[in-house]
Order: sequence, then C-alpha cells, then structure tokens
Amino acid sequence: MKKPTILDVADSAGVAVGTVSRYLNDQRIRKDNRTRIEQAIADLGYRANTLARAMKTERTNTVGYLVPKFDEFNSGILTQLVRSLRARGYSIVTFHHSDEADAINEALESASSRRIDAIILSGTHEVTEKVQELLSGEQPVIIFNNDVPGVETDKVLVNDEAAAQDAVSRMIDFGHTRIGVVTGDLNGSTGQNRLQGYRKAHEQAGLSVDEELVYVGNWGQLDGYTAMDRFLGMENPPSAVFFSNYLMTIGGLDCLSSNGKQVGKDIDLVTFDDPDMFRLIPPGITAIEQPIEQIARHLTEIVLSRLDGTAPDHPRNIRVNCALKLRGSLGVARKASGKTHEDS
Amino acid sequence: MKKPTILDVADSAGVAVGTVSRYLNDQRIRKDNRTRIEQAIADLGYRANTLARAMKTERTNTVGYLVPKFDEFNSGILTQLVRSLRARGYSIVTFHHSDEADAINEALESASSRRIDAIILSGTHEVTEKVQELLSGEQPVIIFNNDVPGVETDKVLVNDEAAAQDAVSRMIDFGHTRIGVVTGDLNGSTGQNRLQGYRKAHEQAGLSVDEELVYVGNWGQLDGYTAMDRFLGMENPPSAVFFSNYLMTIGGLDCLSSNGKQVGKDIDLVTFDDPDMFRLIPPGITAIEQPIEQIARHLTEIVLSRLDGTAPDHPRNIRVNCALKLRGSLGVARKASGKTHEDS
DNA sequence: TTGTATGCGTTATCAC
DNA sequence: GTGATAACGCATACAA
Repeated sequence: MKKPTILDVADSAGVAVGTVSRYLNDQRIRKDNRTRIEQAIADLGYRANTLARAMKTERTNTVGYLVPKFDEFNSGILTQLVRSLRARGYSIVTFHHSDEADAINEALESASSRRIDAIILSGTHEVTEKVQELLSGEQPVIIFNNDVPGVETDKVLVNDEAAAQDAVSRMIDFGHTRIGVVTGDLNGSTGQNRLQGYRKAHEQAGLSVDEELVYVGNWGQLDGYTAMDRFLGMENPPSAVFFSNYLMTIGGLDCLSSNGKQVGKDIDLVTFDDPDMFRLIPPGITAIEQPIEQIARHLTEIVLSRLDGTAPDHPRNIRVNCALKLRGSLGVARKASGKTHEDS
Repeated sequence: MKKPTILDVADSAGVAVGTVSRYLNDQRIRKDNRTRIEQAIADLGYRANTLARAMKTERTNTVGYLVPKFDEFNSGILTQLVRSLRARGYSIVTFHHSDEADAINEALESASSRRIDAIILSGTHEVTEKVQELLSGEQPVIIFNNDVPGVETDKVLVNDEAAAQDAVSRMIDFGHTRIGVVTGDLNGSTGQNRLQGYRKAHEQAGLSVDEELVYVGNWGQLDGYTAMDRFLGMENPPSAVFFSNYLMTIGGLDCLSSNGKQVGKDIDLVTFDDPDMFRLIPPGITAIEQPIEQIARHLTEIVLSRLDGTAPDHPRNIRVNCALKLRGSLGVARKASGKTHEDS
C-alpha cells in the first residue's frame, strides 16, 4: 500500500491536482473545494512529498550543520537551531568531521548532493577549498565559532582574543607572573586568537612570555592532562594556567586531582567555556562563558534572511562578547579584589 | 549558472544519460566511456542530485534522529551514529522535542514528509499514537533509551531497573536506610524503571520505602535542586540520595553546595549517567555508566540490517547492561567495603 | 554494453 | 478559480 499522492487526493476530492497543489501552497481556493480537499487528505493520511516539491522549487527546506564534534557547545547551538529553524519549516541535517579532511569533504559533498538550502559550519583550515567551491554555488554558507580566514561569507564569531586577554589580565591582576596556557589547534582562528589574547595580556602588563609555558594541544581532554602534567613536572612551574576550552580543562583537572593538587590553592586556573558543572567543582572554576543563545539567534537570523533574500549583499561579520565568571579557581581568597561578580 | 545534470555530463562525455547513470551506480561500463564520464564530471563539477534519485528509488539515504534534547547522552549517541551511518552513505536529520506533543508531531510529520528511510527515537509516552502511524507505514522505527510500551518495534534499551536496583542495594550495603530518590517523568519507562529498581532494592533488603523520600521530577537540573532542597529541609532527612539522571544530579549538587553540605560526608549520592566531570567533583560521584558506544553500535547494526532487508521479521529487543562506578560520594571512607572498583 | 523513453510526485504555465 | 500538461533530474525497462 503505497503512500497516497497529490493525485489520489485530487481524485478523492473530485478536483484537479493543480487545485490540490494550490491548496497546499496556501493560495486562493473555493471554499467547498477546500473542505473537500481537507477531507480527502485526512481520509487518505496524505503527506506531501518534500522531495518532489524540492525538485520543482529548488528548495529542500533543509539546513546543514557541520561541526568537528557534538560537544557541549555545539550541541547547545544545535538545540537552539533545531527549534528556531523548525518553526520556519526547516530541518537540520548534521555532520561532524573530527577535523579530518576526508570527513569534511564527504560531508560537504553529501550536503551539496542533498541540495540543502544553506550550511552552517564551524570552520577548520582543512575546510577552506571545499567551502570556496560551495560559495561559488548558490548555497549560503555561514561560519561560526572557528573562522576560515580568506573566505568571504557570513560569520558569527566570539571575541576570542579580547575575552582571553581580559581573562589573563585578570590573572595577572591577581599577582600571577608565570601563567601557563593550553591552547587548541593553531591552524584555526579560535586556537590562534585565544593564544594571542594570552600574549597581549602579558604584553600589556609588561611581562614576557616564557615559551615553555605555552602548550599547543588539539582541544581534547588528553591534551589538557598532558599539558598539566608537563607543567607540574617543571622546575619552576606556573602558578596558574589558562585553558582554551573546557575539554582540555577537564583533562587538566584530572591531572591535578591525580597529583593531589588543589585548584585555587596549589594552582589557579581559568578556562574558556563554562559548562554548568564548572560552578560545582570546588572552589568553582573561573570561566569565560560563551553566549550560546545569542550566537544561535544570530545564526538563525542570518540563515533565514539569506534564504528570504532579505539579507544585504555583503557578508555580515558578527562578533559577540563573552562574560568572565570569576570563581574560586582564581584565588579570590588570596587577594580580595574589588569586584568579583559571580552568577547567583 | 545552474548546477549541471546528468544530461550535461552525458553531452560533455558524448554518451547517453543511461550510460552516465549506470556509471554512477557502479554498473558495468566500457572503459573508455568510464574515463570520459569521469573527465566530464570533474570538468563540470557535477554532483548527483539525491532528490531526483530518491524519487525513483524511494530511498533518501537519510535517517531521522528524534530525542527530547541534545544532552550529553544523546549527543554522544549522535556522534557515533553520524560516523557509522555516514560510512554507509546515510545522513542524519535531527529533531528534538523537549517532550512537547506538538514538537513531536511536527517532527514526525516532517520526517514522514521527507521520506526518511528510518527513524531512531528516544521514546516518550506522547509519541505512541504517531509512532503507530509510522509503523503502519514502511519506515523502520527503532526506539532507544526510553521505551514506548505497547509498540512492537526494534528497541535498544539499558537495563534501567537492574542497574538502579544494584546501585541502591549498594547504598543499603553501605548502611543507608533512609535513601531519597529523584526520578524523572514517570510516563516514560526510564523514569518508571529506575524508580522501580530503587523500590526493589528496598524490598530485597526488607526495608520499607518512605514515600516522602520519593521525588518525581522531569529530568531537569532544577528538579534536582528542588528535590534536594526539600530533602534538606526535612526533620529526618535522608542520609543518601539516588538520582535518576545527571542533570538532576547537577541540580542536587548545586543545592548542596549552596547549603554548605559536603558530598560523601554530610550526605551520600549516587546517580544514573556518568559524564566525565563526575569523576572530578570531589570526592568523585558514584555513577551508573551507560555504554554509549555499545548502544550506538546496536542502533547502527539494526538500522542497517532493516534497510538491507537482512533483519529478521520479528522486532529485536536488546537490553544492555550498565556499570556502576564506585567513587567517594558513596562514603567509602565510612565503611570500607571489600571491593571498590574504580576506573583507573 | 548502450541509447531511448517513461515515470517518480510536485509546481508552474497555460488556456478555460 | 480551475483543469490539463509540461517540466524538474534521475533510474530503469526495453529495444537496439
């Protein structure tokens, strides 16, 4: 028993297919025809075939979402996007690539082959050429989180450098002069800029950076562990560490705990990303909170306006700010600073 | 400049469309034709139109993934699924419904209208009727995590009741007699079974359950906070609490921290779900670890076999076991039990 | 093995 | 407003 088509509906309602089609697309219809069509649809359990529609309209009402992994941040964005885009009739097809070039290519080809209407992606340097190819097509591409430099398209990024600089400056304010940094892949803007913020903070304070304290990882938990392990093994270890994302921070915390070191006492710690649990890990992890809702809102707005055709011709370039959540892991006890704004 | 079609490729290669089509579908082709077609495809940047193909083949190579929210558990499963299904040419379109009936219906209608080949869903009681409708169609439906009773289809579930019972029994072993429980929505099997495990453990130990200690929440962080707050306010508070998922645990931890209570000292705590950070929250949260990889593997295997047609006629019903990770939050210090296996 | 023709379920373009 | 009909891009049965 095959799925009913528009033709079955037309038969059952005693009208022509064109009329049914017009009904489905909210065009003017005689009232009695309308009721009979609705009846027929209900009787037959008819569901419009999106594929056939897409063939004519060149619109699949589908948006691609391509990220390196579904971590807390990307899942959070996805949650919002599914909701807000679904409200406008769009579905989201997801891809993740683990930063592997093959996976990225496969995903982009699949996306292209599926004729998705737009793609939202967290950039990687690997991505550049394929994205250029996409851009030469007619599908809007929106980049978030990790920039793909040299690509001219809509972007929603956080102010990585400024946020990192601000955070590290705070660490310096608290009296730290030897601050370790664990950053992610430097091929991406995120890794680069967060490290750059770390350097700028030092520069501004007239401190020089001991390159031994700069650890370049790849965003993974293990990287954080390894980095912290190296720091702890040093003759002159850092008194505080700045982590560029939460997964590496978890690794670092794991290492500290394995070595019996106490955060906020033996060593201070500040991190990019603020998952809920950081508040609960004593003495509270000082963290840079990325405004997930805000980012998702911008993405939604941009996607929809591009698809509506109401977007400006030039690519938009949005930078959102992050908030530093001061908590015990930046030794508040050690030096009672004037304002320590904590979330309630 | 429109996207090239199979016809353009055929022209450019000097062959007929049928030949190109056969090439695309890995059928036998004369060698020289093959090379010329490949050349043409490269020249034109041709990408097969999945939609048009799907209209003929009735296969979209798309699998739907419908969950209440993209939390750590569901995101973890999704990560694995995207990878393993992509390897077989399938893309995943995601939906989340926040347990709202409207959202569920919309998602299922969208899925149906998109002619996805199969759908993997974390059940809800709300889902029942619509799922039945789907099942009467030809799309395979695979249920995981939360059962939809009365629906006959493939299922991959964890042994909720046994795992909970085991965990609570351990708590009783440790000397607890007043154990609070915070469970999720009792309309779902997950909430029901985990609570049932709690009851069974009591029964088996000859303890009666004080119904005052049973808090029914809805899986959210706030529920955990509220529950713990109520427990703490009691005249005769529980000496330990069992949480049915990690989000509620976070809420509970938050409440404890706000009230200056120490886990593993003032109160013991065991939870379903084991996100990485639970190891790091002192003194370590004793947790029931769900085997995400294993679940995802089963789901993949079932989906693929259904789509291959190699699956048995009868629905499969898989139950996987969970591991209890004993940590400090179940007062090991208080009563040194014989075996306390901790992950290394 | 290859070319040709038909149809998949819609929408859009016509006359009516 | 409505009905008939030609596309959309591909796979496939059939003829060559």
